[in-house]
Amino acid sequence: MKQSEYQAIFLATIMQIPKGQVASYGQIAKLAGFPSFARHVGRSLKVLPKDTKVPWHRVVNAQGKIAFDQDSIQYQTQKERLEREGIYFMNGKVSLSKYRWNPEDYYDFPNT
DNA sequence: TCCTTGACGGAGA
DNA sequence: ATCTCCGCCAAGG
Repeated sequence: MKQSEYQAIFLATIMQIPKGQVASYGQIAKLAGFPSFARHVGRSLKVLPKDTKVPWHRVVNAQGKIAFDQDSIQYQTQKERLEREGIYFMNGKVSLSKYRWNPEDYYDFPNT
């Protein structure tokens, strides 16, 4: 299986992360149907054009931390984009219990 | 073909 | 909280 084959699936899943919420690499992999492909989620994001509409900044690692080096421009950019959506950092990480995306939330109104 | 490298994750110490 | 050590698996040398 080639990256191009599941890359689209990962990106489509990431597209669904609501503004103001985050998901981990492993979570995306799981939701997309490839439980052990956390690393590939990152690989898929790496090749995105800089003007992409994919909300890559809403993907953090399992500890709620940004994957880039803290002194990189990418780290800075991702942090700013998250804060712009109302997601704030505490000790260099976001609170997953507070911001983690839960797909089930979309089914709060069964009769619609 | 073998070895190393990751925008990772989880279990231990 | 910090730091290993593994498991993971396609890509690139």
